[in-house]
Amino acid sequence: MAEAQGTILTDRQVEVLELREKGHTQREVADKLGTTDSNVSAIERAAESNVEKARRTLELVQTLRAPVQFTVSAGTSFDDLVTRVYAHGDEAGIKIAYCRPELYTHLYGMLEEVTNANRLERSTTIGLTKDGEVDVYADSVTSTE
Amino acid sequence: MAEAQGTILTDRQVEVLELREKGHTQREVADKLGTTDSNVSAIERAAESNVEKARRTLELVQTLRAPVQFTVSAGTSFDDLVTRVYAHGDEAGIKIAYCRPELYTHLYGMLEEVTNANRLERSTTIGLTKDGEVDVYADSVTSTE
DNA sequence: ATGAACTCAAATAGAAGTGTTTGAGATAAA
DNA sequence: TTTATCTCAAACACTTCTATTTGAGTTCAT
Repeated sequence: MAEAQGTILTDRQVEVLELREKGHTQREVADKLGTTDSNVSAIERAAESNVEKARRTLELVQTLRAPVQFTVSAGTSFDDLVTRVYAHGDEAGIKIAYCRPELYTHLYGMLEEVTNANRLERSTTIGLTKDGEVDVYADSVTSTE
Repeated sequence: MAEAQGTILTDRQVEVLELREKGHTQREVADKLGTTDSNVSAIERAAESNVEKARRTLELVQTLRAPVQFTVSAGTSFDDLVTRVYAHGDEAGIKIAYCRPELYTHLYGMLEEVTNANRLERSTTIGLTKDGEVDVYADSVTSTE
């Protein structure tokens, strides 16, 4: 079995996820583990909740570690976006960890879905960390919540 | 304050991380929160431990969800199947946990029912985990005529 | 050597999470 | 209809985690 130690999942939860991942039904897993399908359902739900919590935790920490945040409005071109990243970095004494073409690629990778003809279709929030990392915040990309 | 809800960090932990990120010493944070520096140290340690756990949790889940999957069509010979497992493993930087004859046996054990004259009677989906395990996905075996 | 910043371990009360049972219900296919 | 699959909620005993205190260390620059 995969190792649950060092994670927020319990052994039981990993056991269930593994078997479910292989395509077994909850009932089959329940039989294998000597319990009921509704119990397996509950364990699976707890596991998924834990995974979601882990995701949000890393998201939050990244935000906390981004001392500089700014938002660019819809319609901004990628060139302008890249320029503004450097400008905000300079202003805060942060050396951006990417040279210009790298940054262009990095941002495009994260913003592809909201980009059209080299312009942003949505206003977008950018975060800079002390060590020069550049993040796009999820709610800018996802919205719809 | 940033929102700790939905994460595995407590409000207290986020409070401490935020103030520390702004550059305050543990003593300063302690004064602000009305407690001791050693308590702040402990809270900070707990928070870091939680972040690490979150990181490992997502890592584990990614492993569970088999990072490499591919499908071979009906009529493929076992020899070709085995070759492709190694090829996909190489491509993804995964060292398959079986030497060739072992893998042959392993796959045959799982695919015996859909095999005839050393050829697959059905198209079959294979999953590779990071640690080199080779899985056959249930829906390939069970369903889809 | 003094002080500042930080770490570490043991102990404790209270809070939060765990797997489980039980029983009910939703949904869709046979 | 029945059956299979899965979900949901309340309750439970049990375990783990949390913040906190106390007291003792470490490291390091002055």
